Amino acid sequence: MDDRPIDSRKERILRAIIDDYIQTASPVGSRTISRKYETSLSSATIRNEMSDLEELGYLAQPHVSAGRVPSVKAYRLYVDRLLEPGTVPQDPQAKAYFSQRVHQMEDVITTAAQAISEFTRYTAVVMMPKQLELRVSTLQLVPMPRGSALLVIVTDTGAIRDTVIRVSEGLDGDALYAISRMLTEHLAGRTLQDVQEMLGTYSRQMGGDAQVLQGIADLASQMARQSATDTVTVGGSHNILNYPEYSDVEKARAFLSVLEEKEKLMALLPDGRDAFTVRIGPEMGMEEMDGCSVVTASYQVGADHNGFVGVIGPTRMPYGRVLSALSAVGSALSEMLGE
Amino acid sequence: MDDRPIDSRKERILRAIIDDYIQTASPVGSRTISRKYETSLSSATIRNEMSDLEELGYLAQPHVSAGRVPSVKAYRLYVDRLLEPGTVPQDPQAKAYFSQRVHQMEDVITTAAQAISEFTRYTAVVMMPKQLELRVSTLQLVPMPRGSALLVIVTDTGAIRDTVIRVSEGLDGDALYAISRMLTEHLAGRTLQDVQEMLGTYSRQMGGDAQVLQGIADLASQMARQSATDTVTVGGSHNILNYPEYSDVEKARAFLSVLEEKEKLMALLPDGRDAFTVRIGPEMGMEEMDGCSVVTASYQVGADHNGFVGVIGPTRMPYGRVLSALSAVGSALSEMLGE
DNA sequence: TGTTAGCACTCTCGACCGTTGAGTGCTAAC
DNA sequence: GTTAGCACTCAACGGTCGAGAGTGCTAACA
Repeated sequence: MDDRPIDSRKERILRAIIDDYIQTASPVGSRTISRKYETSLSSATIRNEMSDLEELGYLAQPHVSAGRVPSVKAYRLYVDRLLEPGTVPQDPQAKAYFSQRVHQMEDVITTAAQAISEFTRYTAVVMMPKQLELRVSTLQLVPMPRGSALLVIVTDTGAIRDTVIRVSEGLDGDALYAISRMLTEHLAGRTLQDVQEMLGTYSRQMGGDAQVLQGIADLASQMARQSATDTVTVGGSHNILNYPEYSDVEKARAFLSVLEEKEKLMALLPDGRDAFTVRIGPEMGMEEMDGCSVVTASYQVGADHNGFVGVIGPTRMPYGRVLSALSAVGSALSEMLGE
Repeated sequence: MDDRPIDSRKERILRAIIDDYIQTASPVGSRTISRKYETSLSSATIRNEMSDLEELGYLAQPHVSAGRVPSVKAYRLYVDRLLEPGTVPQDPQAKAYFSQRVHQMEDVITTAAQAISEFTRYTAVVMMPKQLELRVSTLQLVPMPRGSALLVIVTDTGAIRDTVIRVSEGLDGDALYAISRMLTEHLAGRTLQDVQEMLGTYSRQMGGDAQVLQGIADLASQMARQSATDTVTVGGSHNILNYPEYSDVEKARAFLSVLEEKEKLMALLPDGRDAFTVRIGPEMGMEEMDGCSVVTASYQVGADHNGFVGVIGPTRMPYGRVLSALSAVGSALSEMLGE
C-alpha cells in the first residue's frame, strides 16, 4: 500500500467524504463535496482528487458509477487526527446523562453500559479493571443454619468474596470466631497465591478441620481466578440494528453472538493502557467484526488499576462525538470508584 | 368467536397443519396434508375441512391462493393437548447437555440460560425464585481496612448479602465481634421488615454507633427489595435471528429491546405456580411480542420457593420438544439448588 | 351424505425488460 | 492547475409476463 503523505487539500476532501459518509451511509459523489464542503472547487477538480485518493488506497468505489466510500486506511487517518493529544474534550451532556442514572453503587458498571448505549445509540461495553496480587486482609466465618458457615475473605483493596462451607455441627458462633481470629492472624497480608500454598502447612496445626481449610483454599483460588479475568458488561446490544449496515440479518446475528461469548468479546478490547483507542474493522482480526469499530476510553481506579468504557458500532461512526461521551463517562466512573 | 368443539378428524388435520407449519414456516396447502399426513383422504376433502376450520377461527389465509396458517386459537388447542397432565416427558439429552456445562455453583443460573438457548436454539430465560418473609439468622461485622467494616446478613434460607459501612476507627476485630453478637442476639429470627422497624428502638441502647445501625437498616431494606424482585437471566438472545419471522430487522430490534428491559421482560413471565405454561403471542398483551410464545417450566427450591426456566421464540415452535427440554433442565436445577 | 375429480380463478413470486439518474473518466479549453 | 462538457456505466425502480401453488365450486360417484 502506498504511504506517501497527502497534501492538505486532499486531506480536507477526504475528511469531507468521511464526514458525509458517516451521516448518510451511502457513497459520496464529487458533486456533493463540491456543493456542501468545498464550494470553491468544481466537481471536476474534486473528481481528480478523488481519483488520486482512490489510487492511494483511501477511497473505494462499490461500483463504477457510485460515489466513493472511505477505506479502513482513510478512517485510520481520520481517527489518528482526532486522537492527537489533548483533542478529546469531555461531553458534559453524556456525563450528566450518566450521573442522573446512577442510583446504587453496586451496579454502576451496568448503569454505565446502559447509559452509554442509550446516549450514543450504539452498543456499549464497560470493563472493570483486573486486580492482580490481592492480599488477604481479614478472613471470617459467619455461622449459618445446619452445620454450615459462610466464609468471607476481605482483601486489602476492599474486594470481598464469600462461599458457604460445611463445618462440624458442634461449632457455635464463638468457636467460629476463634477460628477466624487464628486464621486471620496467620494469613493476613499474604497474597491469594500464598494462601493456597500455605494451607498444607497449617492443616496440621488446625487439628483436623480440613473442611474449613479446603473451603479457604477453594475460595482463594476462585478469587484469584476471578480477579485476574476482568468483568465486562454489555449494554444496548440491540442498537446495532439501528444501522443500515446491519440490516442483513446474518451479519447482525454474527455480531450479537460475539457479544455473548465472553472470550471473543474480550479479544475485541484493547490490552494496553492508552487513554483512548480506536480499532477499526479488519484491524481486530475477527471476521464477524469486519464492518465494526471499537472505541474505548480508559478510566483509573486507585493508583494503577484501569478499566475501559467503550462503544462497538459500525465503522461509519461519529468518532469525535463517541470519544467525547466515553471520555466523560470514564472520568465520572473514576470519580465514583476512586473513593 | 365460535367455540363449538371440533370432531376428531378436524383436529387431526389441524394438528397436521400446525406440525407442518412449525417445520416449514410457510402456509400449508391441502395437497401437502393429503400426501404427507392424511394419505387416505384426497386434497379436496382436506380442502373442505380446512375451509370449515377457517370459519371456526383456527386457520387463516395470508392471501387467497396461499395455504393456511394456524391462528392463535389453533396453537392454544394444540398446546393445551400437550399440557394435559402427565404428558410432558423429560428430555434426557437436554439434562445431560446442561449438567455437563455446570462447573461452578455460583453461576448455575447463567449456565442454565446458556445451555437451554444452545440446546433449543431459542432465546432462554431463567428466573430465580422470589423469596418473601426472609428471617435474619446471623448478622456479622467483618473488619476491613481504613475504618470500614463489612456487614454480612445471613438469612434462615441461607441467602447472604453484604455491604460495606463505615465504623469508628477505634473498633478492632474483637469489638466488632462483640457488637455482632449483640446484634445477632437481638435481631435473629426477625423478618427483614421487622429489622428495619426495630432499629429506631435499639439506637438508644446501642449508645451512639448510629452508622452501624443505619448500615443495617439500609442493607435489610435492600435485601428485602431484592429478594422481592426476582432475578432473571437471559441467554442466547441472538437466536431469534435464526427464524425467518424475525428477518425483519425492525421486529428483531423490538424483540431484543424487550429482553433488555427488566420490567417488560418480567411481564412476559407467568406469575402463577403452574408446572408448565405456554403463553402465545397476543395473550401476553405486548405488541412487540405478538409473533412470539413464551414457554416455561417451574422448578422448586426448598419447600415453597419456585422459579422458572423458559424459552422465548416464534409462535411457530416445537412446543413438545421445548417443554421436554425445559422440564429436564428445571428438575436438574431443583436437584442442584435443593441441597 | 360424504368424498372426490376436474376446472376456472386468484394471487405471489421471480425473471426480464426499458428507463432514469447519479456519478465517473476523459478531453479540450481556459 | 482548473473547469465545462460529454459519452459512458451501472444500480435502482417500475412494469409486464408467465409459472406455480392453492383455492372454491360444481358435478359425479359411493
